[in-house]
Amino acid sequence: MEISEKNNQIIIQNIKDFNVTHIFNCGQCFRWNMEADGSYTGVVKDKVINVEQEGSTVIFNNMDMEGYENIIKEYFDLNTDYSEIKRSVNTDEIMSEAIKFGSGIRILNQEEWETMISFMISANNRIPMIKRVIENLSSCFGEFICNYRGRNYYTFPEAEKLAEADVEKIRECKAGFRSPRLKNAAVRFLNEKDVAYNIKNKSYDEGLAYLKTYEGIGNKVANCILLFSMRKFDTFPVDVWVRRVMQTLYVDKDTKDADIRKFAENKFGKLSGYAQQYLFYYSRENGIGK
DNA sequence: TCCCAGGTCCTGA
DNA sequence: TCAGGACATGGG
Repeated sequence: MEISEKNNQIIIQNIKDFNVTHIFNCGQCFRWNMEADGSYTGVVKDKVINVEQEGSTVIFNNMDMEGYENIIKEYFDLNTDYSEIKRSVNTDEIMSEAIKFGSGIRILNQEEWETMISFMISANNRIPMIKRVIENLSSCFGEFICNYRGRNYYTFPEAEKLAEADVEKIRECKAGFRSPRLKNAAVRFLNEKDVAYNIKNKSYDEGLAYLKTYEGIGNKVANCILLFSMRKFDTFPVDVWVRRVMQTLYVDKDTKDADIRKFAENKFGKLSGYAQQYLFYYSRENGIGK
C-alpha cells in the first residue's frame, strides 16, 4: 500500500480488502452518497470527503496528509488486516460465499454520539428515510461546512444542540415518534459523556447494559452502536435482514433473535460482528429470505 | 387501502 | 418470560 499526496488529494495504491461500494452499502453508515461518476461523498467530523476507486487505487478527494493521518486512517480502519478477519469468520461455504461477495467491506470507526442517534433513528425505519432524517437534523442543528459539487454539507449536530432543541423542531426533521427519545438521549449524553466515550474500554456486557438504559435503545440498536463505534466485534446485531438470512441458511424459521445471536456468536467467535456485516450485505443485495 | 421498514416499549397473561 | 399492538412517516 503506497500513499501519496497532490492537489488536495490523497492517493493510495495497491490497497487490499477495500471496496467503496461494499463499505458504504453494507448498512453501517448513513451519511455517504454516490455521485454521478460513481464516487462517494460524505461527512466525517467537520470534513467533506469524496472517495473514488479504480481497482486497487483509492483516491480521497478534498483531503490533505494531515486529514489522512488524523481522520482517514482510523475512520476507514486502514491499520486492520482483513485477510486475518476473513480467515477467522470463514467457517463454512455460506460465509465463504458472503465474504467473496462483500470482499471489500471494512467496519468504519464512527463517532459514538452520531452512531447512537443514527441507530436510534433506524428503529422501525427504512434506510432511505433514516438517511433523510439524519440530513434534516444536520442541516437544521449542525454547522455548515461548505458547498461541494453543488451540495451544501453540515456537521452532525452536537449533543448540546439537540438537548436544547424544541421537540417539535426535531419532529419537523421527520424523526416521528423517535423525536422525544432523541432529545432525551441528548440531555443524558451531555451529562454522561465520559461514561459513553469510555465504553470502548469496558466489556461488551457493561457497554450493552449501559446503552440499553437509554429510552429508544434496545438490543439491536445497542449492538449496532457497540459494533460500529465502540470496537466491540464479539457482537451480532440481529435485524430483519440478518434474521431472514440466518433463518434461511442456518437455523429454524421460528428461532428467536436472542438465540440467533447466541448461535452466531458461538459459530463465528470473537469477530462475529464482521460475519454479521458480510451476511447483512450478502442477504440484502441478493434478497435472501425475502 | 394495506403492508412494512436495520425496533422499542408497554401491557396483559 | 412472552406474544401482541402502538408508534410517525412514506414508498411500493
